[in-house]
Amino acid sequence: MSKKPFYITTPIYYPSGNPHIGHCYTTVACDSIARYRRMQGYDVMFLTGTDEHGLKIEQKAAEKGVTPQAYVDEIVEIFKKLWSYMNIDYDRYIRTTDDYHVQSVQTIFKALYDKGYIYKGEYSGKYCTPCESFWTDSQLIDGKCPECNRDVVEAKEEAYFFKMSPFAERIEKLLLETDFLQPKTRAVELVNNFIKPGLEDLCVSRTTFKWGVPVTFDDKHVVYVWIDALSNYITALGYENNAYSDFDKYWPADTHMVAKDIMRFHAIIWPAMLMALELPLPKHLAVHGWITFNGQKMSKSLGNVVDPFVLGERYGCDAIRYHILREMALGSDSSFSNEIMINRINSDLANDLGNLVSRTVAMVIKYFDGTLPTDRQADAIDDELLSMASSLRSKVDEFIDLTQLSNALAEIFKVISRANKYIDETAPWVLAKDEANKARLATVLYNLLEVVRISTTLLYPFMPSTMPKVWEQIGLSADNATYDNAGSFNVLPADVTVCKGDVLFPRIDAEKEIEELNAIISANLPKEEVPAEEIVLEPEISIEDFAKVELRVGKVTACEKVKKSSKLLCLQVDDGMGGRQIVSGIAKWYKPDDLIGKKVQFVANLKPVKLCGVESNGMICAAETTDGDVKVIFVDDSLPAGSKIR
RNA sequence: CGCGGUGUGGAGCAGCUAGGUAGCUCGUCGGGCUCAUAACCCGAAGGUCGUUGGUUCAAAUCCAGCCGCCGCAACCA
Repeated sequence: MSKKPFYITTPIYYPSGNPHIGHCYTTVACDSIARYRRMQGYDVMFLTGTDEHGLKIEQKAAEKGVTPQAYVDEIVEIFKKLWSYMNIDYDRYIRTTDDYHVQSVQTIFKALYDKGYIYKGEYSGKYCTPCESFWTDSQLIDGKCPECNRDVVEAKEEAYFFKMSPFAERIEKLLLETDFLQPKTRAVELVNNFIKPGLEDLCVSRTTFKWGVPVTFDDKHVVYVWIDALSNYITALGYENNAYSDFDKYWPADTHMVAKDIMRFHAIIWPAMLMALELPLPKHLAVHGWITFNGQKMSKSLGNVVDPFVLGERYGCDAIRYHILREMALGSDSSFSNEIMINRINSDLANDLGNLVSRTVAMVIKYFDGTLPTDRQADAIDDELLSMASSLRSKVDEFIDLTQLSNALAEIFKVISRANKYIDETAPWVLAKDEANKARLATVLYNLLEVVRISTTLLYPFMPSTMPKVWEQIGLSADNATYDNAGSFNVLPADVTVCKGDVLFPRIDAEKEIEELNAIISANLPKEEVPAEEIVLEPEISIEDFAKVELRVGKVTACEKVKKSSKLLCLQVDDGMGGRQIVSGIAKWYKPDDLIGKKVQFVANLKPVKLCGVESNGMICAAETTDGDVKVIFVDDSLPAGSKIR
């Protein structure tokens, strides 16, 4: 009987910086599922890796004065070190710089071209000359290049495009009528935003940077992210290459797990690519939310705050794994804070699980010198606990099938909690007082050991470092910590011998820890907040250049929100010349009433444009703080409207 | 009128598809126990289920309107 295959993937991460807790989140979840499936007897392929091409890597490497390859090699090592630290047991690690992958991508690109799905066209967008890069409008920051903050110009370049429209209908059905997307709530959003307005063809090559997979039949071009990165899921199995040969065995994937920010690419572009290649589609796309820190979106600077290495060192990788998985509900964001984490570790792992093991083992030692006698005496009071333990495996199975790891864990901890209650109900210390109760006492302790065995066997995929330590304590050989045994009772020998071990999950002194963690945070922050080297001044200009910009004082006479927009305010400004209308993207920071009557600086000779259908004649001057807060530059009220500023 | 989600005791959430005593975890308070990692067990307090109206014998649950928050898209001169 051959084992059933199970293929699960994380995204391939972009090594433009060190891995953070968010990367852990996805990877730990996949690892737990992979381990659970292995335990169930599946032939598992668990793939992770890194997406190493692109302009940003090229630039980062240049900054450091190393080759892109050397740059990514170094960061990839850190990723791998973290995975080993978190006890991630992946089967394969793909790097998009691997030769076999590069070769496959070239073949795929050519195949799509030959089929007519890729055609040569013209890409137009905003171009930043010094950075040699194109940006979409949405990437621009205040209309400037997000990398160097300089002006951008309209430009065009030759590029290859991938035709998406032929697949629109099938993708819509895939999203709305199948259980491909988990959770499904996001399907409507995708269809309404991207498919109904008409799927746009996708730009799949670039000529503006070199660090990528060269297009074989047109050497000016390198393959742009999509085809290169997404195809990793099949090239890693040996699709169109000789490095591996298990494509037929594992494809289509059972689960691609991704965070919501890249859901769109996996839910629309990837299926389209596969359809074009006439390959089967993956069975599930599991989308999870972001980890937020104290309610805020995780950012680079906060990434250091919750450095997984630091946390792992302090609490052990299983505690971190548990906390992440327990808090993560598929679909929605989950918050991460030191308080929540410590609380969770203390109450679930230390108080409930760790202490249960500890007290059970201690009683076997205290009352029976560590080895149970074989006489038994059952009681009706045992029934509820035993039935809960017996049905636990099938409940966990159900949640694993739904990728609901948090619920799976909750189910296991219900049983652990019930076991603690069982100790109170049976009061072994009372039984121990009378020699006549020996058989009953042994039964109670045996039941407890068995419940611990079942629970920790099922917990093993989630906390693979600590559970074997429990098994040692309860006298379970690792050979017997199997999925099969997790479904039955009386696995431990009747005369089982336990042994006292170290505390599994030490209780954390919350107050002290939080203080120390905060100290680490503040030690890390200043370094992050003074990005001195990142301040790039604009190229020098002459006084004549400056004179071209006409700044004037204006008085805001009226102001209202622009309908259809959440960011725009429409201001009526007395400019000393009869008044004008200016639209400004400051609605997030100012209410209309905050501005009416105030005097502001504005650019008076800017070319008019329409924003959300509203004409704007000029630009209000405002300054942005490092936190992204925006403050309008108000002007002294004594200055008359229309005054020229120099 | 761009699209979607969400609003439940102090905190975080479940319940809503198939209406009928409002549930879980943490926290707080009181009690119990002593095997155990100052852990465990029991009990209590605490909720107009965002708001208004409708359907119904009966609404957290169905319908309509309104308000708040979040996200996507658009947009940031």
